[in-house]
Amino acid sequence: MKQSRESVHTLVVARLRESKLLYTQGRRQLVDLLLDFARPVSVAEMLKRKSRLTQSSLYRNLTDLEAEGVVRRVAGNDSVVRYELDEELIGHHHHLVCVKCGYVDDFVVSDATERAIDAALTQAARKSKFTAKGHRLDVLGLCVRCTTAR
Amino acid sequence: MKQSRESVHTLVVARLRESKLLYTQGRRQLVDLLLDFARPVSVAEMLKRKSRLTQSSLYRNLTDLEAEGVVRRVAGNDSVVRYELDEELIGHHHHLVCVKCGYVDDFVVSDATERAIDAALTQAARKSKFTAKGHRLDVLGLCVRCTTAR
DNA sequence: CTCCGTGCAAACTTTTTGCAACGGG
DNA sequence: CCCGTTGCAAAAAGTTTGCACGGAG
Repeated sequence: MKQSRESVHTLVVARLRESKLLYTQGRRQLVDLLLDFARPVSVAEMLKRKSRLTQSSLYRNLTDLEAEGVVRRVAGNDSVVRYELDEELIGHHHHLVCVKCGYVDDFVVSDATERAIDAALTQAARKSKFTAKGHRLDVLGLCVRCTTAR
Repeated sequence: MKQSRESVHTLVVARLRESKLLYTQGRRQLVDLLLDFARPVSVAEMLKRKSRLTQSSLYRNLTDLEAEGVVRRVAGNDSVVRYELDEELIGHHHHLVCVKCGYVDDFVVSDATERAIDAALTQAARKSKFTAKGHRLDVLGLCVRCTTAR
């Protein structure tokens, strides 16, 4: 479910406390940064906009926060790693992935569609002896800029 | 639609001819390799099993063949890049992605489900001014080995 | 005060590129 | 033969790590 900025921080504090991780200035600003972008962002983009954390600390924090389920990796179509806040913080959603420039944005589908997808996938996973944890449903295509720019 | 090994090569030849790319021994063996694996494989895996092409040529060929629509990149949950043959060669399908070890395997869903997904996604893309080219529906979970190995 | 977190620089890993030799048509 | 392709080695890009200092509780 989607949360307000305040409650996101509160939830993050709670999760970090469980693993005796500190909610430092750097980590708080990283969460704020992801809230501001409101779409999956690459490490390069974060570094460009941030001063608070150095590159190495940023990588370390992304790794740590991912392990705590605060942030998660988003699969694009290129080899650029992007991150977003966990779905429990910003709500379940899907991605529009530009195959030309790599830009990724969010979108949601109806509950009915979600249920149909879930049913189909759970069954498919069972056949393959996979333990399904969730799914990923993305649209691949061209973003507005790449569509326009021929 | 799924093709026989022979017709895959024939189709590849046709595609390469259009762009004056040669179907060299190395490229042919690369296609054979992907057919053999029958699942998305990483560059490292290809290098381990192949002698025909050096690392740099392998990268160059993957890039070139991707541009020709012969191979395509598969998004895992880690930062490892994996490749598979284009869907016109091996048929439309989806992926089971192990979030623990990165292993990726294929699966298919019913036509009815496919149609429902397509309809929902096309509509969503339109709202965001995205030009939808296709979709990606994957199951994230644990593969058999990782499920067993606790 | 005690640790965890951070900055800095170096080490690694992965991917890309320049150039001369090679091979396909 | 001609031009795209390959190998080798070096360079570039992206990510991780060791260590000493700084900051949170």
